[in-house]
Amino acid sequence: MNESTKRVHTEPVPPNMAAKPTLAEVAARAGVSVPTASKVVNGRADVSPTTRATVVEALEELGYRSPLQRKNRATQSTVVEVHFDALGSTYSLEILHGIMAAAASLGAEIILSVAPADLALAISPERRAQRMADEGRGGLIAVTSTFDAAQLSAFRRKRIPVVAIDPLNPPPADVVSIGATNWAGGKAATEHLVALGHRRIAHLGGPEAVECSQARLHGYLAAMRSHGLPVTAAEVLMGEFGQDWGVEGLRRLLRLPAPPTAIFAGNDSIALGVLAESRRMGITVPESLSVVGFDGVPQDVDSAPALTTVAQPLRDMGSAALRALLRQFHGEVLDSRRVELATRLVVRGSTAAPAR
Amino acid sequence: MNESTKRVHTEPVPPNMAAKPTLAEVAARAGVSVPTASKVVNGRADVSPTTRATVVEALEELGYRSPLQRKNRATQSTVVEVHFDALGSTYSLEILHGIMAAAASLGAEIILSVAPADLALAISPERRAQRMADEGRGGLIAVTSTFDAAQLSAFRRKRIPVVAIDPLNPPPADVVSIGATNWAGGKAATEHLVALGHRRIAHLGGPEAVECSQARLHGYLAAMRSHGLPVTAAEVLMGEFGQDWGVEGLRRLLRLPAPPTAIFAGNDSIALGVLAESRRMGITVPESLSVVGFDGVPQDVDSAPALTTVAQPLRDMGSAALRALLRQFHGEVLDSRRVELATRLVVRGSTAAPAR
DNA sequence: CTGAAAGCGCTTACAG
DNA sequence: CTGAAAGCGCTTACAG
Repeated sequence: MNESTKRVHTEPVPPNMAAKPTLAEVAARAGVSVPTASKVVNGRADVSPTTRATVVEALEELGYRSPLQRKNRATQSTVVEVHFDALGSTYSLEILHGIMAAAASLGAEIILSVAPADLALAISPERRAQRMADEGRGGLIAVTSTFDAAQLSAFRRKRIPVVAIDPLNPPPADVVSIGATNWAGGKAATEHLVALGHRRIAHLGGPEAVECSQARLHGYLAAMRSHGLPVTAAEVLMGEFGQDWGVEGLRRLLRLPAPPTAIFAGNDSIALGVLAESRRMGITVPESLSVVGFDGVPQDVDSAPALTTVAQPLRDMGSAALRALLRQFHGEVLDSRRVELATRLVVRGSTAAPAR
Repeated sequence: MNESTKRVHTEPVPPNMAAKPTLAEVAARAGVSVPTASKVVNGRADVSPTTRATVVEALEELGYRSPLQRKNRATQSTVVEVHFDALGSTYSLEILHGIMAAAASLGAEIILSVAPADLALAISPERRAQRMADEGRGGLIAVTSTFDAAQLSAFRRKRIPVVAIDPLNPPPADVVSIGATNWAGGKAATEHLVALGHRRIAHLGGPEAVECSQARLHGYLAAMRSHGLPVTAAEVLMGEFGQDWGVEGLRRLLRLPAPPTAIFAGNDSIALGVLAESRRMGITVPESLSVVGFDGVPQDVDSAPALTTVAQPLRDMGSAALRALLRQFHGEVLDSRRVELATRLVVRGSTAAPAR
């Protein structure tokens, strides 16, 4: 009698889906003993594959969390990982700014990880997802990264929310992504040049394979077409997001029989490269050549002349990403899997009417 | 008999200082029961102040960690918090780069926090230190922040290592700080201008109260004195680390009866402001005016002309800070509480011999 | 490979 | 306010 009262708590426990499933509940559901379930949770070797699979299933169905995970989740502030492929540009810094601002007001903490995607995410997405689950992370924000299906499904299985900011390739339909209105922005930039009187407008784009490049290019093409302006193949050059490509592209465009009077660059770096090379070649901007960039990074203001650009709301994009992530983390349903924030044409000194 | 074997584990436990002190050991040392010690650890109200104090003392002497803390520390990768007062400049970004690079190779994770020091650290250093201890943080790197004694002692009590990068005020002797050879750098910049033939060299410094500003100023003064060059009060202007101050300072210097032929600026932002304002005023650099900056941020290369500067090894400073922090975390003894990495004069287009 | 038994380290309810 | 007792949720050692 004394013996049995002592063990009340080891008798089969009714499944309690409500708050926090215990190992005992998982074991009951899987039809194994608590020690066996414990071994599976702790990744011990001495469990048959069949048993392990059954237990893993029960674990996932009940959404089991170890006491450590439970307590971490209860005690710790939400920790969100933010992944950059590289942190070189002020573009990244602006996004990070937005994320940090939202984090401060929402009480989240930000773990920064910086590495080429193939090192950080691709090598073993399973293990990264597992680690994040173990440590109770609130989710992952990936900035301008390349995704593959294996990575994403690993996160999905561990129920770790993922939000992509300006992903390089279109993410699967069930990943939330935040971007800007690249197509509309490209169109607005081109319309601006057309309105100034330009007819021969070239596009010096970013990488052809990257989605936002394509959208900007097609915005440009749409504007040109709607005004009945011809675009030859030589006037559209796709390359890289960098100053060197701006330098190189400008040289190529100037070799054309009828060089353009205006250039819409795929981003600000390209545009700043065009500006620098123009200065070296003695081409005055905006008198002899108008230049429009894309992004709206801080150094646009310091260039000579200051750069007309299509500004992305980079900080807002960062903030929006964090908010979307935390909503998912708290189990809310999002209105939309894809959010595009509006771009805004900022006219500065690098554009003017073409010379007569 | 049965009863007593069942309770073997509740009998007084011999103190085991070695690995992981248990609550039972803490209770024994404090001369209270385990439940009472538990209440103190969990911050319950129903403990007398006297008892609480005794238990807290035992807790700290034994270095007690809750099971959560123990497991976090064992399981989680080391998480280091990095605090910036602001993340606006590429200066910060370069340091962050260095920290991230070291973190990647040492397997640490970086939690970024960005807030003015008075909000993030000053308001309740106790609570921040407590939170960091609870969550098993490896330590704190504070970048160009202001410290006060209360903040630091809170961290010390919780045994949380702190490393300061380029602290604005001299930290207490027992805080590790990483900086650059500001005095030697200021001297080298000035020597360079003297070697080019300049005699009237002005200094447009950063905030007078900030330590690195003072060191750069005194490096400048030392170089001037060693060459027997006079320095008038009007030729040394201390202000802010920003472009606006460069603009303002240049205007003031040009109003002097005998304006300087060269300016040593307290940092690159000031120097870039001088360059921008020179352009607007039609003063050609380096023909009519030589300019030297300090820091070595990436945009120095893009200015027109490219800026001669004293480069700080910002990335190395970041890496060194993280390594020093992790060494402390692992209980190693550091060679030195203050590390100064060498600066390097980088000569570009903004300096030349004075006009004849 | 599995699980009954014992144990661990802590917390909770409650009698005093 | 304190602590003996009971309990919790898990892990460990080990018999089968």
